[in-house]
Amino acid sequence: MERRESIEEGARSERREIILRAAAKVFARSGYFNAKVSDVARTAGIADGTVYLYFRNKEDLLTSIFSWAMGEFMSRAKSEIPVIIDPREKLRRFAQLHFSLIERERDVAIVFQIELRHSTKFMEKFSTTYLADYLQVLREIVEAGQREGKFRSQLNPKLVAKVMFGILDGMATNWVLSRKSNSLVMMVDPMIDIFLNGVTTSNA
Amino acid sequence: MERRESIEEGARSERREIILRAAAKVFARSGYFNAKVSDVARTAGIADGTVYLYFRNKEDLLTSIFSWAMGEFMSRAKSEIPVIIDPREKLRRFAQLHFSLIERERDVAIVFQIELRHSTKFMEKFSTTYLADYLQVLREIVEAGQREGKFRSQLNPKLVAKVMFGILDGMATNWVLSRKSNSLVMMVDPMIDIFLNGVTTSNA
Amino acid sequence: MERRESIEEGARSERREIILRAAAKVFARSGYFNAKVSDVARTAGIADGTVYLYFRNKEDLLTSIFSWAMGEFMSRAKSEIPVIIDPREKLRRFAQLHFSLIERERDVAIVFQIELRHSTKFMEKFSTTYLADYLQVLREIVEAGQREGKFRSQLNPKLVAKVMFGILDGMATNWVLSRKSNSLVMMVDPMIDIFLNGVTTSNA
Amino acid sequence: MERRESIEEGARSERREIILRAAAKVFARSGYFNAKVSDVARTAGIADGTVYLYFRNKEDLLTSIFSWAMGEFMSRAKSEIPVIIDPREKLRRFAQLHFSLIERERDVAIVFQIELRHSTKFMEKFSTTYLADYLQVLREIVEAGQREGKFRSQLNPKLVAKVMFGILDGMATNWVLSRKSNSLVMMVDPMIDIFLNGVTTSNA
DNA sequence: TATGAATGAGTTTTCATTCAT
DNA sequence: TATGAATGAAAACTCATTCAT
Repeated sequence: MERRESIEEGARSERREIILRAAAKVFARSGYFNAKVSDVARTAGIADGTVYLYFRNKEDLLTSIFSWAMGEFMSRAKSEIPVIIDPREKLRRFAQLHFSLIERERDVAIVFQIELRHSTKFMEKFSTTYLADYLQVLREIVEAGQREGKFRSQLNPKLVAKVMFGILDGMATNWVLSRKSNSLVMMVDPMIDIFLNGVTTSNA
Repeated sequence: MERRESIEEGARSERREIILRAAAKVFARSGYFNAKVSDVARTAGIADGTVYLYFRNKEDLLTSIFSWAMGEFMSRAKSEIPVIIDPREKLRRFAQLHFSLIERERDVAIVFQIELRHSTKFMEKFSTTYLADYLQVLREIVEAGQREGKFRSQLNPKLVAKVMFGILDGMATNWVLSRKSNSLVMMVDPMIDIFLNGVTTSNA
Repeated sequence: MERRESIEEGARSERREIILRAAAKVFARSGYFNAKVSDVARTAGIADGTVYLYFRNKEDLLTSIFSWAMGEFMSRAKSEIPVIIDPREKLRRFAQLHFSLIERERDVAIVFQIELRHSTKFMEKFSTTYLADYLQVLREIVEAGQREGKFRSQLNPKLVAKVMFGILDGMATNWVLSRKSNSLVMMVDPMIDIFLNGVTTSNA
Repeated sequence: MERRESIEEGARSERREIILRAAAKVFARSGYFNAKVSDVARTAGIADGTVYLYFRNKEDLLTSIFSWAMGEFMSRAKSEIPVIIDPREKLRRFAQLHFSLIERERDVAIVFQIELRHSTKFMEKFSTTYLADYLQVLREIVEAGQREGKFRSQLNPKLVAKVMFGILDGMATNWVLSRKSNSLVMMVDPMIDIFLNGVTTSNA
């Protein structure tokens, strides 16, 4: 009985993900407000009503896409970053994880970078929960770097984290909006170079 | 006759701006898609139909807010930046102008940072027109700095411009979303410090 | 004073007719319900509000076009028909007058044949007033013909009048709707031939 | 499975017809442009939105009423007329079919005779498709009659067909507009008498 | 669980008409 | 008389959501 339930759970979870991917695709193409739930259903190959067996309503689809992607990213970050010792390499790896997720899941990325920003309500919630978590990881990297004497101690770690997020998020948005698919991951090294060393010449 | 016309033109332009500010306020509060045109009209103190004497439709309101703000910013940037000689100070001034506009026109800023991003169509147009113009200004600053030996010559100026925009735009978005109104302009100096000098210690 | 008034009356009446012709043109092109009063005003070369100095409202424009054209036709019919002696020629002349008016004023004819039919209310009023008048003229021709032994006495004159109107009106509608401008007046003679002599061969 | 589908198809088609009849009733009473879709829905006993599951839009309702009635008439005409031998009786039967349909479906007839005429666009399409079909049937009757020596050979069959249509259509319009319900079918014989024999006495 | 027909609330937009100038 | 900016009522249509099967 337990096994059977777990199988059913697996099937349920699988169909949930199918719907979620369909929603990401549809939202990415048409924009959240112009997208129709029936488009999502058709794309997922199910009936309209079935969507509501897995999600509360249309908005739940949107936020679930977000939680799903954010969860994926944060769990990878939290397992991979601590293994690395050099804080400069931690930053580089963090950026690589961020960009490679964006690049791999373009539909999700469009929703993430564009559609999710529509709602002040959502963004306010986001910035106090998920984003706080994201910034915390960065902040700890910076603080560790400062303790080790690798990063300038007079810098505000919180601010550095925000700047880093701003850069990554901004570049992701630009990549999503430009049709030419220059690899995003390839831009990590030059970007990290600026972030680590600044734009000025000698620093003497 | 000429004078009379100019007065009428002035009145027309004035009312247009009243409607635009009302739209910014309403869109900022409710989000573009949830906002009703009649809310905009009521906020502007006019009848619903009057909105359509000044704007083609609801979307025209949205994009007009954008053109208006962007025009204001770019004209200030293009008149003030060339006066400054040191490229590092040019960058600082650019950031100050960006942030002070955001701070002064919070409603417009919310529309700008959040609502306008909803439409892939719009964003694609934006990134090939206005944004290109914006990035061009930054790029020229960087190139000038490189010619003068102030900025590292091996950096890709286009990339540096994108990174700078990413930082400014990202910080603006964060400020807009956080209700606590820490001054945004006050963050210019520490941010520019990182951008100019990097986060690493000696750079030796 | 009297003369001056009469001149002003003339100017007033003239402008009324300009507006009426503009309305006929616009209604003919777009259909009454899709036509805008401001289109009529622009076509007449006046301001929107001015229309309302000459006509009660939009519907008044429509019915005035009708009265104008119908009045023109009926006055010609009533002055020309009595002069003719042979009732068969009276019928022919009647048809010629009807068709030549249609042909000369195509815009008015379109309104007359198509747009005016939209309103049951109007058509009911029409069929008990103007149409009754029109049918009366025909009926008197038929009755005269019967008295003179030219038309079969067993025919119901009222019915004959209706049939005649049906033919004229139907052919007018068809002409208006077919773009090829075969002359409508040219069809009078063959049509009258059928009406007078029937379609069957010998009548023996 | 096949049976079940056919039942569902039947239900669908049945509901379509209910809506169509409701639309005819409402359009007949208020006129197409003044009629509200919600009136049609209420008359049909369904929700407003349901109308749009069966018809593209309001205009689709109008033209569908037409196709429905015209199809009904033409199929009866094409099956019944060929059976009759005497061309004079063919004409009489054709007129009877036309008038009895009008009389039986008064709402549809009003839409047909009045409302459908509003749109030049529609009427132009009508006169080149359905009407052409209708006239063709009449024309063939006349040509057959001429070959058999029953109808005068010098008459233009196309013109005779148009005249016949003009009479039938005109009388139908008049009947629809006059509230007194003198039977329309009863007028067939005297009308056909005129059409066959003309109004003049001897034809000698 | 899955379906999809039915619902009906909700909003943009148009345009006839008014009225201060 | 003439103007034309402003009004605001009114309706077609969409689509998220429900629920009987």
